[in-house]
Amino acid sequence: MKAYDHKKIEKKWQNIWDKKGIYKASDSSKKPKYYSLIEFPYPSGAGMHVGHIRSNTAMDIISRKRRMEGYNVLYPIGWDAFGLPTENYAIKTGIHPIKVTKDNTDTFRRQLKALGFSFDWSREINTTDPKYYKWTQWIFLQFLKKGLAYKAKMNINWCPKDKIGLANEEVVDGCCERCGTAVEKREKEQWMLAITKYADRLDKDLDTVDYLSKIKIQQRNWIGRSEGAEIEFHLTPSPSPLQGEGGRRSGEVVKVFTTRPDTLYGATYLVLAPEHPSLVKLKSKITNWGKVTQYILDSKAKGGIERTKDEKEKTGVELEGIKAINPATSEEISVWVADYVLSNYGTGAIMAVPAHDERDFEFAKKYDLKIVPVVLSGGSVQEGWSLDNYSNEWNAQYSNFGKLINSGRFDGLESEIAKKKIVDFVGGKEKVSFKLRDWVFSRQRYWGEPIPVVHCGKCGVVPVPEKDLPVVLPKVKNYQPTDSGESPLANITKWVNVKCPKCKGLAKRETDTMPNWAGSSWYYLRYIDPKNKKEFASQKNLKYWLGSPKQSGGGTGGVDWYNGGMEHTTLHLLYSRFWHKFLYDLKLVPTSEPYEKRTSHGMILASQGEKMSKSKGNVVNPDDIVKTYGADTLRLYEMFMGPFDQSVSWSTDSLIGPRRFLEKVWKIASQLEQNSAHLTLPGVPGGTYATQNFALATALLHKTIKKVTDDIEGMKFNTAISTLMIFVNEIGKFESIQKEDYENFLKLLSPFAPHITEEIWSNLGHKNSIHLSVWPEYNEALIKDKEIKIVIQINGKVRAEMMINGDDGEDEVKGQALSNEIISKYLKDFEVKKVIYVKNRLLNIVV
RNA sequence: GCUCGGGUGGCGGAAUUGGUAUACGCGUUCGACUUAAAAUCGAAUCUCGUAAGGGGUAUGGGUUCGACUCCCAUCCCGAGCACCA
Repeated sequence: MKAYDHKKIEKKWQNIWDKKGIYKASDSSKKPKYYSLIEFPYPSGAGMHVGHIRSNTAMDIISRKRRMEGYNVLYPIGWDAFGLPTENYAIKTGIHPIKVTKDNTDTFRRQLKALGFSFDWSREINTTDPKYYKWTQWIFLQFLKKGLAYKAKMNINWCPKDKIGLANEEVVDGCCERCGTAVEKREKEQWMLAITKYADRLDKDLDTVDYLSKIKIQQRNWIGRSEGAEIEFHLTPSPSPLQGEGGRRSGEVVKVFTTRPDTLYGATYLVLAPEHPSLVKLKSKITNWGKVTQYILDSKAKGGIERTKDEKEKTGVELEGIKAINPATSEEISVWVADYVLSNYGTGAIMAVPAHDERDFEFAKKYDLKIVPVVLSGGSVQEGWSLDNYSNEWNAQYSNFGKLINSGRFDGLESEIAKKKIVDFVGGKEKVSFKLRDWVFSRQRYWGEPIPVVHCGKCGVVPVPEKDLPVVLPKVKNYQPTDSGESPLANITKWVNVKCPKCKGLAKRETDTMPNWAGSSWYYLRYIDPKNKKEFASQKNLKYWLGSPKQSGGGTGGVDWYNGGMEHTTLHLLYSRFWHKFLYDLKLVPTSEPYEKRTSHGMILASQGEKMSKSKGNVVNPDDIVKTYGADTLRLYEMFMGPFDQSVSWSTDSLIGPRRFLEKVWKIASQLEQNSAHLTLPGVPGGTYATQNFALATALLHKTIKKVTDDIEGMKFNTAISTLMIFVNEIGKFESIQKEDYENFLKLLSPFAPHITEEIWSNLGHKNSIHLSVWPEYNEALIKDKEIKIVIQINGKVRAEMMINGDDGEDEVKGQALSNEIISKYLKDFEVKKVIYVKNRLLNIVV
């Protein structure tokens, strides 16, 4: 018997698959299409992480199964290669990012091929290829044309170490996501993308897609849609000159956004954010302006980091000389500036209802402000007041929704109903607010797509004509961003100075580049038609691969199944949905959503449960594992190690289990080759015993088919593999199996371990690849057991087991149980009160 | 603080979704083969108990004939968000 030599087998088949192109997707096929997608990797210098293999293998299994089920499968691969690490490496070493990227992608490609993924390599893409980013720039120009790309002077998050502006989404705990340096505020002109224009649809359309619920929830929280109302509060100088209603007003109006207009009668003061524009306008009327400006300066200096610190006590200053009028009660209330109110959410001003908002409550407590409860969630008013006014219990009593009190004509109404009525009463406007902010799209960096516009003294911002795309990154000597905050491109005068496309006068190129999220926002579309020179992808191919909503049976259409990391939920996943919707509105893509189904994998941690990192020296190199155990073993192990969506710790010791399993599979197959129709393992000479066991093996096979088929769909790869292991263990006991049954077993194993199964398949005399064979179906009749073991319990405790026939009715089983020797012994001294029978499972006798 | 996960042998984990808790794998122990070792094969492996039997899925309570699973409270771990009005 030949030994199982993974090195030889894996190399051999990888070459044959490559040569025959069996994983190439066809753009014109009569088969139904299936588009499965993984997040294309960032080719880091460290080479592939074992975590990549987990996600890639999962989708490889799905893709291989779909092919065997008769689909025309697209499972593509490419490189998301723009970005900071490569640029930082270039700064350090002086090696050009193009060269670094080429070296890194070469490593990744070799590693991916060594694992036998069924990618269609003919569609490989690279975001740093001018032929690719031509279309990234083109899409940007469409945003510009529609007014969704705009330049704004704004306070941006500035990382003093990386010298780069960061999107809100890239700031973690007030620090730069990449280097951990505390982020500063800095005013800068930035290109922005108006993702907030799509906020409502990005939220609502989550209902139409099949995403894991935790992914939907995270996106929803990020978009942060809340329904409420905008209500105007008139300000008045105080004391008010008694000139009637109109005379009381100072003319200044503050708009407030609230999600709880029903609590308006409880609004006992008003708070403005330190950045609120009304403050400056009111300067002359505020009698303690010195104190107020000091407070504003202090809170601005603190920046976003300290202001959002958890433990921080709330602070604020009353605007003396100013009062506001509560439009519901017409009472004068005080006005404060406090940094617990944020300028960039809602209107930058709130009506404070201390009885029903914890933050307002805390603030009111500190500055001794009036607290008026206006909603009663349960119990009576007396009960509520009997609690300590200044305890949290008191607050909780009144925080919920319920019937209104102390609210004039609205007393007794349910808060939900009162909302609208009170808004109408004070002439407010129903409004929806979002947490989501526009996307800062500029980077003052070299290694990104140049933003394709020209600045002309006469014509202003002029887009580069589409025929002149791509605007190619010029060669520079120094990749370091300039201290002024400009991109290194600003130093290349030859490149910067151009003729204005409109007036032909002197003009300058934009030197900012795009963030690395740009290229990844649409890459799944390029796979569909990667070599197209006229469009980012042809309409014909887009229609075929994304399908129309109707075509895919009620779903949204789009990529059929996309797996990726949870960490990309609020950045990449949301951004690409935004781009896709924009392209949909331009009628350039056929579906309103890019991905029909999205799942996520858990992280692979080092053995101690910590993250794998170079600095900790606990990184596992896949090359070593492939060398000693083989790609099939590694694939199998990564799928077996734990539930797919949860994080798991790496254990090199445990790799031996899957390897032993494959050895057993190999051994059985080697014996099978000697006999054309069936296998008899040593020790049993055949005859009737063997024949009987053939039937046992067949029955087990069909159960295995069902379980493995179902488990793959549910991404329960770990239990699918354990089922396959059980099959092999049992076959060892039966000691005989028909060739056909073993072949079907191999098919079930083939998506997990494509090399060894292909080798055995070919040794068994098959000319065509196992990966192009037909996925086995199970026979319902064979799955049904003729004899079933059931458990007999007395008062819920297991006392005996017995065999019954599969078709036995309840009465038969009962009778059989009561006459059971052990049971009758137990029942001698007791009276049977009740008997519960769970079909084919157990019988519980209550005494 | 809020939201979402999770807590099961020495370890990774299973449990048909309310029906025999610990499948499968790792490790460990014993045995077979071997001059020996490795590999392989066989047996054992939650816990107390000689046994009959008892206890046991983070903790305390509840619902149920029956709870890892459902409900209430508490503790711990992980992820995300965070003064979002």
